[in-house]
Amino acid sequence: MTNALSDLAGLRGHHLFAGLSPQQMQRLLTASHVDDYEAGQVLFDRGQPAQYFFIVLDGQVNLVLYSKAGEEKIVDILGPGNSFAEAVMFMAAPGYPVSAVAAVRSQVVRFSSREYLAILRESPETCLRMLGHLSQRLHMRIREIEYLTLESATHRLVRLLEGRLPSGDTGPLQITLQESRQELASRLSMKPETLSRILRHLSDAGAIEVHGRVLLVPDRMKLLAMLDSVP
Amino acid sequence: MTNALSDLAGLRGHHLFAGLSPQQMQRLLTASHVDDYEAGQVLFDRGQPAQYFFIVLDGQVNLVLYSKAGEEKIVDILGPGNSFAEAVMFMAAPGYPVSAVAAVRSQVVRFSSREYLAILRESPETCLRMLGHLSQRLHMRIREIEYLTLESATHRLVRLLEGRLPSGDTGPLQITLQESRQELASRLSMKPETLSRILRHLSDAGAIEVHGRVLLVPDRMKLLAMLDSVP
DNA sequence: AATCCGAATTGATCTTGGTCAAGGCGCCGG
DNA sequence: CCGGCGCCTTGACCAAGATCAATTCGGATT
Repeated sequence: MTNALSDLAGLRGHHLFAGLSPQQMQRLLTASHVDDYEAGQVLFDRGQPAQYFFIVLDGQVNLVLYSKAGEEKIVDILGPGNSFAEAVMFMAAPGYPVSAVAAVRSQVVRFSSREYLAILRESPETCLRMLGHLSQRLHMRIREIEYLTLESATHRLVRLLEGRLPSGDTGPLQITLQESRQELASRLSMKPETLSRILRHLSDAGAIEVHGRVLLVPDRMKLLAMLDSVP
Repeated sequence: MTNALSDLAGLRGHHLFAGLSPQQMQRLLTASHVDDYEAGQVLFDRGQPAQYFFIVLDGQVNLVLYSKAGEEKIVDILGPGNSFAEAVMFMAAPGYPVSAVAAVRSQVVRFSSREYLAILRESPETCLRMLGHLSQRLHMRIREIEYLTLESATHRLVRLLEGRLPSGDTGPLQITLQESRQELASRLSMKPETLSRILRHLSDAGAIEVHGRVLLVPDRMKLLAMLDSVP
C-alpha cells in the first residue's frame, strides 16, 4: 500500500478523468493509493460497503460471483487501464455487488468515491460522460442476458471470439487469449469440459485452429457460419 | 398521438424530474407526447435509433428480446409510473437495445431525450440522481445474471415471489400476479411448462397455494426453505 | 533429461429443463 | 346452456450441458 503519485501520470488521460481540471485531478490523486496484490488475493467481497473505485495498472483482476454451493461465475475480467466498481458509488447504500480478486500479481489504484462524487457535483460535463459510461455497461449486461437466455454455449463462444478478432482484414486472423480455459469457461457460463468440447468441435469443423492460448481463424466468415449450423 | 399536458400533473413528482425547475419541466413537457397503444402494438424495435424515453401512464409495456429462431425473452415488465429507455440517451450512437411492446391497451408518455439532456447539462443534482438510477439498473442486471448462471429455475421463481411478498408480517401472505403465466415464465427465462411444474411442486410441498393469479404463502420461511431442498 | 503437479482433454453417464402432444379449464358469445 | 378458443396443465420423451472419472499435456523444478 503505497501512495505513488509519480506512477499515475498515465491516469490523466483515463476517460473517467477526461475534462477534470488539474486541481480536481490533484484532489483525487492525493486521496488515492496504489496497491499491490498477489495472485488470488481478494480486493473486496460482495456486499462489503463500497467507498472506493479502482483502475488496474498492471496484471488482471476478475469480478466474480459465488453460488451458495461455492461455484464461481466470472462476471468480468479486467486488464491494465480498466476501471471497476465505479458504478457502485452512485447507489444510496453502496455495497459491492460482486467480489474482486486478483488473478495474477497485480497493481491497482484505489480512488475515493467521496472525492470523485464531490468533483462530479461541480462538473456536469464529467457527469454526462459518466452517464454514457454507465449506459454502456448496462447495455453490455443486457447483451449478456440476451446471450445467456437466447443462445447456446457454442454461440456464446463464437460471439466472444468474433468480438476479439482484429476488425478489418478478411484473411487469416489470430487471437491470443489472455485468460486460462477455466476463466474463459466461467466467463462464458459453462464448464471447462464443455468449452474444451466446443473448441474441439469448431476446430474439427475447420473454423479455428487451436494452439494453446493462440487461436487461428482462417476465415471469419467460416467462424460466423458456425452460428447457423449449431442452432 | 395527443399532446395532453393536463394529464401529466402526476409526472411532476416522478423521480426522474425531481429537482427540475418549473421552467425546465415546462420545456420538457412541451416536447412530450401522450400516446395510446393497443395490446400487442410495438413502441419501438431493437436497434432502432433512439430519440425518446418513456413513462407508462396506464397499462403494461414489456421490454423484450428475440432470438433468431423467434423465441422471445421478456427483459422487463413495466407498469404505471415506470420509465424505460432512459439509459439509451447517454450512448454515443443511441439505438434501443431491446424492443418494447404494449402487453395490453396502454397509455405512455414519450419524452425528447435531446431536451432532457440539455436540462441535465445545467443541473448536476439531477445528473447525480440519474447516475444513481442507472447504477440501480445495472445492479439489477448483475443480479439477474447471477440468478441465471448460478441458480436453478426453482430458485429463480422463489426469489421472484419472495421479492413480491409484502415485507413485514410473518403470517399468511398473498401475492397477486399481474402477468400471465407465459409472461412470468419468459421473464424468469423458462418455458411455461416448466413454470407450471415448479408451481405445482411448490404447491405439493405446501410452500404456496395457487388460485389462478393469486398465490397464498402460508409461511415465508417455508417458501425460503425450498431454496435449500432443491439446490 | 526426469519428475511432478495442476490444468486441459476425453469418454461415459446423469440431470435439468425443453419439446411435443394430448387433455382440461375458464371465459366469452351465441 | 352450449360451443369454441386460448391458456394452462400434465405426461412422455429428448437434448444440451453438467458431472464424474480417467488420461494426457505442459511447464516449472530439480
